[in-house]
Amino acid sequence: MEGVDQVRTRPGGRSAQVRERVFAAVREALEQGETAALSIDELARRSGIHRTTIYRRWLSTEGLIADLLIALTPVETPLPDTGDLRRDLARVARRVVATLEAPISKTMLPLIAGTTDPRLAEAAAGYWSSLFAHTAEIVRRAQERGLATREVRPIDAVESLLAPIYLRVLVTRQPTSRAFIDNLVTRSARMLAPGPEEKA
Amino acid sequence: MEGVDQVRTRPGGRSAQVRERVFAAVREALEQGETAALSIDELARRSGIHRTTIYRRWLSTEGLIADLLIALTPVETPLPDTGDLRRDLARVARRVVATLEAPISKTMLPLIAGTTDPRLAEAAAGYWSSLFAHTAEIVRRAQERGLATREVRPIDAVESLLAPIYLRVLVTRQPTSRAFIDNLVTRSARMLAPGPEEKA
Amino acid sequence: MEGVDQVRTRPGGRSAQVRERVFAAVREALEQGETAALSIDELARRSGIHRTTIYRRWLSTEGLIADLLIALTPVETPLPDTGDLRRDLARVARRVVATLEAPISKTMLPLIAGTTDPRLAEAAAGYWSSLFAHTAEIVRRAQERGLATREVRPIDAVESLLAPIYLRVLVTRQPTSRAFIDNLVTRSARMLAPGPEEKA
Amino acid sequence: MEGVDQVRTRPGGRSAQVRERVFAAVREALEQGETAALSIDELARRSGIHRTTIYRRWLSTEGLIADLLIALTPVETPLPDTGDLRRDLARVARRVVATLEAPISKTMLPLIAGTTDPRLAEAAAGYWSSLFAHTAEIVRRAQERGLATREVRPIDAVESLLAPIYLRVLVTRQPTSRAFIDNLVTRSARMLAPGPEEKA
DNA sequence: GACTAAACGAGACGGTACGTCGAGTCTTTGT
DNA sequence: ACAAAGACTCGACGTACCGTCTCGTTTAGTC
Repeated sequence: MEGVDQVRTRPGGRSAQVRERVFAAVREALEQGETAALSIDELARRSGIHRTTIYRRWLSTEGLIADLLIALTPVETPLPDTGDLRRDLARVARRVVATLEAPISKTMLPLIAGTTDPRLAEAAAGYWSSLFAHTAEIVRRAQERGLATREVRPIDAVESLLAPIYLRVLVTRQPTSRAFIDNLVTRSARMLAPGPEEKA
Repeated sequence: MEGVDQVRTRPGGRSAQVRERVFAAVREALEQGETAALSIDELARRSGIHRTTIYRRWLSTEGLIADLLIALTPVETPLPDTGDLRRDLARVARRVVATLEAPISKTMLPLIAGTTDPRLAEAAAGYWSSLFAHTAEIVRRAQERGLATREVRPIDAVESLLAPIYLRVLVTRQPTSRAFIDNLVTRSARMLAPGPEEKA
Repeated sequence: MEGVDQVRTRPGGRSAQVRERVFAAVREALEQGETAALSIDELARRSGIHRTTIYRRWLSTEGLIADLLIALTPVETPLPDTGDLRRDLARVARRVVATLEAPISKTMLPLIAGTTDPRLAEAAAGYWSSLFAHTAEIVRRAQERGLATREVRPIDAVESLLAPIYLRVLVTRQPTSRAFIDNLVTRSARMLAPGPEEKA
Repeated sequence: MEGVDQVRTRPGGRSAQVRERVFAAVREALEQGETAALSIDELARRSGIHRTTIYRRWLSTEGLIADLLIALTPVETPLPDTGDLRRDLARVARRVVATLEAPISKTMLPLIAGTTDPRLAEAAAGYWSSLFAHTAEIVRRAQERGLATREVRPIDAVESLLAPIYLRVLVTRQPTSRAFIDNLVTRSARMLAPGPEEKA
C-alpha cells in the first residue's frame, strides 16, 4: 500500500523527503484551487524539487495525484448510529457535502472526472468503492433492525442518497442547501421504507 | 437566443459561415473524443478559419463550447407515456445512458465538470434544468393518475433517477448495465410508491 | 542576397530588429569563443529575443549561423598587386592567417567542420568557393605576365597555398609562424614557376 | 605511455576488462557515425559499464577518445617505393583519402577539430606529426636519388600534398575525386622538381 | 455604384509548459 | 572501506498552444 512508486527501494533519506515535499506542494495547490499550480513546472518551483526528478518518479501530474489520492483514501471514519435511520442518513449526507465543498475536493473532482489516466481512474474508483461500501453499513444495520427494506441493497441505497450531491456539485452546480439534504434524505427514507409484510 | 457573440451585427453572409465552420470543427472534435483537437490552433486548422478570427469572436475554447452547447439544448423530445410509470422511467433512464455514452457527451462532460468559465457553467446549468424539468412531466402525469405519491416533487424524482447514472459515468466509472438500470428504476418506483391513504 | 529568411515581408519593422539583435548576440558569442553561449537559450537571454521566436525563424543554431555566415561572405576586398607574385602570395597568406586566428573564426571553423546541417555546410562551401575564386585572380594576373606557369589552374594554386594554413589551425594545431608562411610561399612559387619554354 | 588512465593499477583484472568494453562501445559509435552514441550515458548503456565508473576513469568523453586515439596511432605501414615519385605520392594521397572517408575518421575529425580538451588535442597532434614524419620518407628517398629538390623539406612537401585533402573533407566539402588527386600530385611534383643545377 | 466600417486573413511575437536528454554530483547499499 | 547502483540537480533541447499585436484584404450594409 505504498502508492504508485512501488520501486521505492530506498525508503529512508532523500527519496522519502522528495516525495513528501512534492506531495506538500500538490496538496497546497489543490487546497488553493489553483489548477495552474498543478503543472509540473509550478510544482517543481514550489517544492524545490527539480522538474526532471518529478518526471522520473511520477511521469505526469495525474500519476502524482493518483499516488496522493491513494494516501488520502478514507480512513474508516466511525459511522453515525443514532438508531434513527433518517438521522444517520442525514449525517452521512452532510458529511459528504462538507467533503465535496472543501477546496481540495472542488479542485480534485473535475480532474478525476476528466482524466484519461488509468492510474488516476483506478485510484479514484478505489476511493469511492471503499467509501460507499463502508457507508452502506448504516443501511445494513437498519435492515437488521427491521427499519429498512431488504429489497434494496444497502450499497445501492447509498448510491441513490449520495449521487444527487455529486451531480449538483460537479454538473448542474445547484446549491447543496440544508433543504436539499432534507429532501434527499426523505426520498431515501421512502425508498427504504419496509413493505407491510416486512414490518412484522 | 444569440449565444455568446452578442456583438454579431452582421448575421448574414461570411460571419455566419465562419460560425458554422468553426462549430462543425468543434463538433467533429467532440465526437472523435480528441480533446487536443479542441485547442484554438487545431480548430483553426480544421475549420480553415484563422486563429485570430476565433479569438475575436469567442475569446476562448470554453466560450465557443458554451455557444455550441446552447445550440444543442435539448429539443423537446417526446416523452414516453405507456401508462406504466416503471416502464416510462426505464425508457428515460436508458435514453440518458445512451446520450452519456455517446462520444460527444463523453468528451464534453468532463469539460463542463472542470470549467471555471461562467458562460460555460451557465449554459450547462440551463441545459440540465431544461432537461430535468421536461422529463419531470412523466412523474407529474403519474401523480395525476394516482400512480405516484405527491410527497416527492417530480423534478426531485428525476434527479434521484438520473443522478446515479451521471455518478457512474463521471466519477466512479462503473458500468451502466441493463441490470443497473433495472435496479435504479426499482428504487425510483419505491420512492414514488403512493402511500396507503393516496391510493384511493 | 538576404540570407535564409527570404520571406521577410516587413523589412522595416520588428522582424528586422529581431534579426539584428539575435545576430549581434551570435557575433558576440563567436568573438568571445564561448561555444556554450551559442545555445538557443543563451542567445535568447543575451539578445532579449524569446526562444520560440528564434526557433521559428532559424530552427536551430546551425541555421542561424548559416544565415549569419552568408551575411559575412567576403566582400571583395582588393587584392594585393605588387607585380611580385611571391609578395602577393605572402600578403594573401598572412591575411588568411589573421582571419583564421581571429576569435570569431577560431570559434566558427570547428562548428563548420563538425556540422551535419546542410544549410550551414552549403553556406560555408559558398563562402570558401567565393574566397578562393576571388583570390585566384592574383595567380591569373601572374600568368598573363608570364610570371606563372599555365599548367596549374589558379584556383588550385590558391588551394595549395592556403590549405596548409587550415590544416594547422584546425587539425594539427601547429603554429602559423612567419617562417611557416615564408616556407609556404616558397613552395607555392616553385609550384608556379614557369617552365623553360614558357619563359619567352 | 599508457594513455590517460594512469590510474590503472590492476592491468590483468576487471579494470582491463572495463577498459576494453568501453573502448569497444566507443569504436562502435565512431564507426557508425553516431555522434549521439558518444555520450557517456549511451556508452554506459552499450558497454554495460556504469556511468559513474566511466566518469571515475576518464572524466569526460574527450579524455576517453584521446585515450583511444593513442591506441590507434598509426602503425608504421610500409610506404610505397616504386622508384617513381609521382606514383608514390599518388598512392599515399589515395590512402589518406580512403582513411578520411572511412566512417571512423568522418566522425572523429570534427571532434578533434572542435575540441578544447588539451589531452585530445595533444593526442591528435601526436597522431599527425607521426603520420607526416613517416610519410616524408618517400620524399627523402627521392631527394637521395636526385629525383626531388632539396630546397623543400620532405615534411613540408607532405604537408602540401595532404593539406588540400583535409581542407576538402573538413571544410569546403568538395569531392576528393580521382581527378583531384591527380591534379594534386602534379602540383606536388612541380613543387619538388629538381632545379637545373640539381640534376647533375 | 461608390464608400465605409466591420470582419477577416496573415503572420510575427512574447510567454508558459511540455516531456526528454545528457552532464555531472552525491547518497545509499552491498560486499 | 570501498565500488557499484542509482537518485538527484541542472540546463538545454525542440514543440505546442496560448493570447496579443500589426498589418493588409475582403465584404456587407449604407448613402
